[in-house]
Amino acid sequence: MSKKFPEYKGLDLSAINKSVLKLWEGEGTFEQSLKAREGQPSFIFFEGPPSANGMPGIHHVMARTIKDVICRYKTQKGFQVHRKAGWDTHGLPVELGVEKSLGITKEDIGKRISVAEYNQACRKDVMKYTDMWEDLTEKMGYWVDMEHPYITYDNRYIETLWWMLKELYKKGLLYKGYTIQPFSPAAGTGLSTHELNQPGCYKDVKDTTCTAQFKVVRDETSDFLYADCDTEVYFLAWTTTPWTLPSNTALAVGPSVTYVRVRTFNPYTGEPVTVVLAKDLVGAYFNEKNADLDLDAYQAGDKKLPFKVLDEFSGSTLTGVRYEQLIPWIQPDGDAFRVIPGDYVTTEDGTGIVHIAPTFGADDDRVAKVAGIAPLVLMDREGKRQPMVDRSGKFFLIKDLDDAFVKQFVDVKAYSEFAGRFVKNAYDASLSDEDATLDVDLSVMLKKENKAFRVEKHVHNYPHCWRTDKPVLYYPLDSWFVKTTAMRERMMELNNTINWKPESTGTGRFGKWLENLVDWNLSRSRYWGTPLPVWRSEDGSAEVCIGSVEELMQEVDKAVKAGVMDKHPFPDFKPGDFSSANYDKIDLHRPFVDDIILVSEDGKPMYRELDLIDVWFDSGAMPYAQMHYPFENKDSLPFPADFIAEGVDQTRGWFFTLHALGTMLFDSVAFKNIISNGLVLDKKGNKMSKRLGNAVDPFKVIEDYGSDPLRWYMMTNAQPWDNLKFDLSGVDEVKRKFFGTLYNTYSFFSLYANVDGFKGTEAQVPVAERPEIDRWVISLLNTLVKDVHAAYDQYEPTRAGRAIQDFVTENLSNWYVRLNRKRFWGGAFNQDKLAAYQTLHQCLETVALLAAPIAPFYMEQLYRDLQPEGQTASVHLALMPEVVETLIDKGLEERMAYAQQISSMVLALRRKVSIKVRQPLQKIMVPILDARFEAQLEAVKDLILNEVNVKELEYLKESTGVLVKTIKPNFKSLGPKYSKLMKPIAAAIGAMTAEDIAAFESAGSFSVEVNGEKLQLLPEDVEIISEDIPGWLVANEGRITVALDITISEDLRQEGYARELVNRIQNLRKDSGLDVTDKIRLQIQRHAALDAAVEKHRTYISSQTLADDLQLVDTCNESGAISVELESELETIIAIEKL
RNA sequence: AGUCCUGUAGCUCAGUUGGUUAGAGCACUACACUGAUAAUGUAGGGGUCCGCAGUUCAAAUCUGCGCAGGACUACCA
Repeated sequence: MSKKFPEYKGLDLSAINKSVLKLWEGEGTFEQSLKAREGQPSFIFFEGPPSANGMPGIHHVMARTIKDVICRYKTQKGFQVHRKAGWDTHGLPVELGVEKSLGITKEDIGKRISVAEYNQACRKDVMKYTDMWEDLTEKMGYWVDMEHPYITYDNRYIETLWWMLKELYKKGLLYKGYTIQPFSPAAGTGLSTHELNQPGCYKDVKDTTCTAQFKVVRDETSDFLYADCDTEVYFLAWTTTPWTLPSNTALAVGPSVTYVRVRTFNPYTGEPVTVVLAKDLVGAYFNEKNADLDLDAYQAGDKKLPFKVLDEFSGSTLTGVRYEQLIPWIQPDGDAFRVIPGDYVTTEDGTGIVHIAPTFGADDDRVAKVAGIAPLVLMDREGKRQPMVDRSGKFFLIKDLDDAFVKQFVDVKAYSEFAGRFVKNAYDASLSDEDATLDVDLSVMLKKENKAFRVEKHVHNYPHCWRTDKPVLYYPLDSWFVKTTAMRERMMELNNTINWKPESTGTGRFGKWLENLVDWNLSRSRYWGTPLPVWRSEDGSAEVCIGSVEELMQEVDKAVKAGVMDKHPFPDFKPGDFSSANYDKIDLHRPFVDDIILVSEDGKPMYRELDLIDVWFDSGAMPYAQMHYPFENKDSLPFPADFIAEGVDQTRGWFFTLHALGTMLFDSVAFKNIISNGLVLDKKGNKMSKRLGNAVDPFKVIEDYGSDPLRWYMMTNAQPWDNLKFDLSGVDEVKRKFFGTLYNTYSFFSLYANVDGFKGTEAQVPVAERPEIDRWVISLLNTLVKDVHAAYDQYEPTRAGRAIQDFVTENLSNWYVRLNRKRFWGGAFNQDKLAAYQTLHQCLETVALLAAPIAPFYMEQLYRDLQPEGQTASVHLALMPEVVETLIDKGLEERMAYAQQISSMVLALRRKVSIKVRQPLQKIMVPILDARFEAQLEAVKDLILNEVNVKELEYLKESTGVLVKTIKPNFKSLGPKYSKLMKPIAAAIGAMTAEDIAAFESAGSFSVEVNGEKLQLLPEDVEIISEDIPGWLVANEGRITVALDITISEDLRQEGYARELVNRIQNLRKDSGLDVTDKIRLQIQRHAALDAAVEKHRTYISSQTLADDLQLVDTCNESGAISVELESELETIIAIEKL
């Protein structure tokens, strides 16, 4: 028995999901898709590693669908597409998870739990959810090789990182320096920005703030400030952290900000002063009402402070002006106490002049460095340079400082009074909030010295340590850096060659990020991560960066020989053996690497720098580390990637580290094409979170709907880079609208194909010999193939999906199938019918191929169901269909569009006068605009008449004399020619009479006079249409007008009855459970109004209902006879019997 | 605070190089169709194209200034 096209009872996409998964698993389809492309060009893809210590969410389905779509598409285009899965296993979230589950804090590490045990716990914990991830990956249909993933904690992975770090080191791109970082004195540790962004870290606090007076040194550059001035001149600068004032070494002004000089008095001492501040902020310090007060009448202590604005100047004229050190306890070593430009200075608060303490502010440090200003640093007893505050949060004690330094730079008498004071009371266990703070005492001192202009409490937002709940300090800390700034230009150049989707992320967010690049701070003071492979002697004179395990082994041997180490920690490791068994003998994590002490050339012991490196280095290194490059795959590294995709939040994360490392190590981009997708929000547009309970469980959605509607919805609802407001009803809509329609279309096809024994192997009817409507849908199909390829090629899956969906629902189902139903049922299996099957079959198969990347499950089933006997290949191994340009016929597409439009207009007219479509009508009339239009219409005439059940189509031409024409200006044509005259021209055209229009048409041009100018209007300047036919029922849409003859003759009425009868009989057949092919005997009870109609259309009725025997009977009382109403007041009885 | 994205019907989204009547689907209402039938079609209502200003003969579209939502980066006197 020959194969039949499977028929289904209903569409259960969830069940299809499961059965197709089983099929893939049984056949090893994914492996086959790689094997089948062996020797073909590669399409290189990098998988960004997710962290497996969290549950996968619906947003992961989004990112992975994009990746999967592109990879499957490229496979179908003949490329071999390897996809290696990966796991990101290091980093803070892992540590936090472990600490939570073990119930410990960082302080316990090394005490209650050893570092080795802790790291062991991390190693185990990080893979906690891998099962879930693998499960989701499989169910959603994401094809990626999970059998051989790369894992960032693997020793071989780390070894590649070490090699890379050494390469950077050799190029001089790895260095140790300091930056200002958030630091918690209470916890004694630096904090990452990640930690500062924990909820609740930023709190409003009330601090003492101080506006200090910095006395201007009178010299050549500052002379203009002393012009016409009877007092000393001061800069005013505001700070919320007065304890940083002793570390002040500069003042910053905004170069384009306007400043003023104000003559007034110090409110605390009553001394006459002249102060400088931003013009916009005068109002914040002086009451406008006091501007007129007499300066001479002022008495110290008066509430009302008189002032007088002397003059104004720009910030740039102030730069370079010197001032006296405000609190001269300690001298800086270098240039200081100068006004410098600061790009970030605003006039929103303070005075518009910013106090700069380079040791306590990141911006401060940056602008000071640019201007060549020295920071205020101290030398401790160990010879290390320190800020004025030590790591416990207090001013350094003099006894802790280097003697020579104290002698040279410190005013011991003045400083002693404050040495040892904590900068925040929270750091000193003996103090409470009630006690006077250092800020207060300093401010009081400044008041007395005529150096404070205003002191007040101020509420502001300040970060706190999430562990100790105490305020953080911004503090200079030693760190290792990658000198990314050295390669900035090259990175920008290479970035310009990358195809970003959307483009703005590449040029905007990423491009701007590169422009403002700072060096990459690699250091992290943690336990679970890739250790920095740098060993140093204690005095810093000797240093070695290790680039491989083998090199480490050799150095260890030296160290053992020199007696620096007792024994070799990894004696069994065999260099050159890259098996996992060999690498399992070692551990490159802490604490093991910390225990290794190396020896310098001159015999000094060297200890490892305790830092771990940023986990982003791990992920950015994946192109090389996943292949254990260069130790393995030295000459076959797949690089750079043709394509990557990840969330837009990775711009400064993975995208940057990939790009930076690719540029610095290989002078190459790391990826050529990239899609950065937006977020998945809930349906109200809020961020999804477990806490709010609005997170969508991907497993449940897939179980309920299957993956295909979910994937389709995600790809087509919005562009991937726009945020997606995830709404389950949208998934449901996709299921009904797209998959439901496609399924129905296939069901229709298989039902009749099986009845007729269509196999799909018959010789093709040449397209040229197929009917107009077949050639039309084939034309559209080829246009679709072209458009979909273009969309995929441009990394725009949304456009591809929308185009496919539109074709299926609108053109294929709603028009092609609906108009062709009669060709499929009944009648002989002739060439016309064969053409219909072949056309529909080809459309369905092509859709399956085009849509397979997005909806891999259903398209797999559909494609296989459509294959002729003996062919069972997967759609995912098949090649994409080629577009056949010669089959695209735009003229045909145009006239079919006319047919659709006219049909819909006629149906609308019928509705208006309540005449059913089953009732035939005699005539429609269409005004003909030009010869081409007539020809186009003639070709689709039968389709229209059939669809709207009308007998004839009449073309109305000039000669018939019934046309009423109207004329409209064509702005697109007129605009460029006459621009300014447009309005009067439009009015003139509107005023044209029927005669004018006729004259215009016959002459081919028309002259109008507008504003005294004579103009020649040409045919393309206007649109002439006929939108009314007097005395007829008329519809008008755009250029097309249709009139309908609604008189119903006796003939027409009888034919209408016949069709009504057929309809009732068909219903009865169906209700009686008859098969589509069953023949019947039919009885109709006589009825005066009907008999003639039945006799006249006997053949028609019989053939439509498969009635081999039709009898008109006087009384019909067969069992199963029913009464039917054909129109109101017209009833009869019919009966059928299966033969 | 900076950079970027988004803002069009009740909801989700289209809207070409600016062209004068701004579209589709869903939802809603009414009607029709009926051997694709747990389907389908037709029609209808529904718009301050976020606001203001500008450029232009002409702006949803271009420019500027705002507003709202979101993301990232930073956290500053």
